Amino acid sequence: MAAQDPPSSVEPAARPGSALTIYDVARHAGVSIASVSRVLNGHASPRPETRERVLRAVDELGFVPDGAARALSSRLKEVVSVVFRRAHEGSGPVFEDEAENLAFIDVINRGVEAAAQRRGFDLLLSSVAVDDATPWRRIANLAGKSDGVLLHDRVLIPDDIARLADRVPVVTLAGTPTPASVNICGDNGRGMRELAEHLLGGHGYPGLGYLAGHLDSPDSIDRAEAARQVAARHGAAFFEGPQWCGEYNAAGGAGVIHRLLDGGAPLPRAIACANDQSALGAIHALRERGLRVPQDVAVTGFDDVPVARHLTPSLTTVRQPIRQLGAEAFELLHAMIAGARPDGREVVLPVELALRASCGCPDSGGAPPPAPAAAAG
Amino acid sequence: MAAQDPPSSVEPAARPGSALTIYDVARHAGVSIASVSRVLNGHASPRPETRERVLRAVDELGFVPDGAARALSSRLKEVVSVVFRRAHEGSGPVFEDEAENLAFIDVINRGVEAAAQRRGFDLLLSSVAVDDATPWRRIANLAGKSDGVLLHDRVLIPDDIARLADRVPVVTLAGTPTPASVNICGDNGRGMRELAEHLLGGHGYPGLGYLAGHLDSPDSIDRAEAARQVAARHGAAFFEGPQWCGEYNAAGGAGVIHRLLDGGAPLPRAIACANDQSALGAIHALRERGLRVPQDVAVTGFDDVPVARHLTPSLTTVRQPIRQLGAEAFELLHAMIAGARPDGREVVLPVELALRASCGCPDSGGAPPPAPAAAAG
DNA sequence: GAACACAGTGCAATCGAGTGCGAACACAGT
DNA sequence: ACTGTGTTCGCACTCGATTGCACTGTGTTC
Repeated sequence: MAAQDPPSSVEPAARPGSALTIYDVARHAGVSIASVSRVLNGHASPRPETRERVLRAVDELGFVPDGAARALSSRLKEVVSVVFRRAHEGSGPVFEDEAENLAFIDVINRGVEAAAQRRGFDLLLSSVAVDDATPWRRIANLAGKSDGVLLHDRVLIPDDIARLADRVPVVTLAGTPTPASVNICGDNGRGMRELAEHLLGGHGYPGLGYLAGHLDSPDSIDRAEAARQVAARHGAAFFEGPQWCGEYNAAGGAGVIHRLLDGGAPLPRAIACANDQSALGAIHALRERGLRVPQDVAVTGFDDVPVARHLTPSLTTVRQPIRQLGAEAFELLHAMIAGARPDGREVVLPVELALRASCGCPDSGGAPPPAPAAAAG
Repeated sequence: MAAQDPPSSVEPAARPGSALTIYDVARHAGVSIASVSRVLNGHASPRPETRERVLRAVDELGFVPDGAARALSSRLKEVVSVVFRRAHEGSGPVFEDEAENLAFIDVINRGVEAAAQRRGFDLLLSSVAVDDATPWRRIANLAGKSDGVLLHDRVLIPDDIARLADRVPVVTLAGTPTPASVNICGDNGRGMRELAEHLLGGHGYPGLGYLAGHLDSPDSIDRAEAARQVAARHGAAFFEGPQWCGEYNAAGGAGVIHRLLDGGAPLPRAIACANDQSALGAIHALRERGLRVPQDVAVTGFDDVPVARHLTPSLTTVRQPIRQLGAEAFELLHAMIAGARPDGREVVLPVELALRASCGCPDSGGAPPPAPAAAAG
């Protein structure tokens, strides 16, 4: 393990304002620092008049208590960290291709943030580069800055998760449960079973392809397994494999379609994608190659990110309670921070089908799409 | 100003592991805490053998230094906070409609995060509810937990920004420059001028509508102004106003179209939307009402979020260097934290047109879209 | 009027890591 | 053996806020 810390070394900054401490406030209000502290923390004891004086002093001086000192003293930072794995960052200042499973992770994070805020906690956000094999040091550093850690999928190997969980409460999001940490995820098996059932049983398509996410993603593995089973039960052809790996993003989804078509392979009548982003890319690529969705190939997503319903065609997908997933993860972590031992190893949230146009269903809500146009001004 | 802090009150948690301090490491390694500290911070002085012993002790014990103590002592937290305004949160545990300008803010944040990481900093993320008129206390609290603050648009009124900037370095993102803080944004005027020029001059459309974001958003105001000028120069009809407010999200963009059509008003031949999300919603709504894009109405976005190129039709938009915007904002803030006085009040990043299918241009890259379909397997 | 209860307040210790200064030590040169 | 030079290491103080305990002053009771 390298000993050097990140290349940070800034001077404290000769900013006069930030030199303000609770002592200044106390002097300005003519009370002791203890009283200031008690007023600021809403204790009952200071009487109204004292409280008034302190509050006025705080206001006049523009005092902001130092979080570090507070945390050190009260042994609570009111911060949880969230770590996710990001795609390759691009070299230099140009971030050309944003090949990223953006929406899903960010919506989860927003759910976490909202829940945290209700408890007075804040979110310390950090990412790990996709090619960083030893993120341990970074994450340990984060753990030191927070009261607990939320790990997205594929951030740490199970051994390291266990090591981390030994030092600080850990909850994993859509990952693998380990003996030391709790995992929280959507009901992948059920969601994909219902979706595949709809495609093969409902629409009666003869074949199904599974356009995977990362090959080692627990979510993707579970979904593939469910699709495979349903296909087998229906005696339908099932397409999967290494060349079906779309890496959870639009470019990857498009890449799979192009590779398959370039290889001259026949496409299945229906393709279930590992998430909405890759479905979007797949649809785009299919259209580029002159295939219509859903008339020639039906395509579905997974997650139901906010824009899914506004795509053309609107995307059939499995709705995961994404924000809730984040919120529940935080609540779990918060309970652990407060000293609770978690009940089980895994929390599974229910999912539901969102049937829209891309699988061949009529578009919900609006008028039938292919009507001739009205006049435009 | 209310004195009560957020409703947090968890016990320190009787977790044996986290009781580890630098003293334990020192004892275990048979050295003083000073040596441990010096080894951990990569100072030159400890000789190899001592360094070795310390490192082994750290490893065996699984020691993770406490961030709060470190921050207190070194007067540097290595944390910057980022604050953005979120849409209404929905009541209870159901987050039904994710009506949110999600991608833009989150991509900026990722740019900030990547830049911060290179400097050994982390991101403290927090949001402010759209209906929260007095976020001052929350943000002051955040400021206390970090070395500097990055403010997204519409988080704080200018007076409060000034008050905050007096205590801690502040940079605003796509907001308004104030005497006390620096603002960083894309070149809205130029981007929209070029786009409008392309629509009115290039395509020769007779009229242009501007589907706005928030009415008080500086970005949206600048873009509207630019579009208005170009329309005037071309003698083209220009459509805008309160009923054209799409609030930067898909549902809002769709709402505008439905409202206009329901009101029986004629639509302009081209609609420039304040951002990609609202363009997406507008396109969806137009199709629902039987209008084709771009044949009946041309629609454009702004930002060029990652999925814009994969939409159907692919979205003509103005490419902002979104991640770079975040990265530059961080670098600016970092310099201020290190004590630098900023040069100017505003940093403007260049933008460029991304011409795709939704404005009537041929789709770049792929085959011409309306080719008849090939066979499917 | 003395004894007591109790709320309000302040003193000083504490949290965990960083660091200036001087002690201790090693080694070379005389 | 003694001094001079250079390096390594540790004591003790520091950062800013919280909080247990002791103290003061006021109100109550017999």
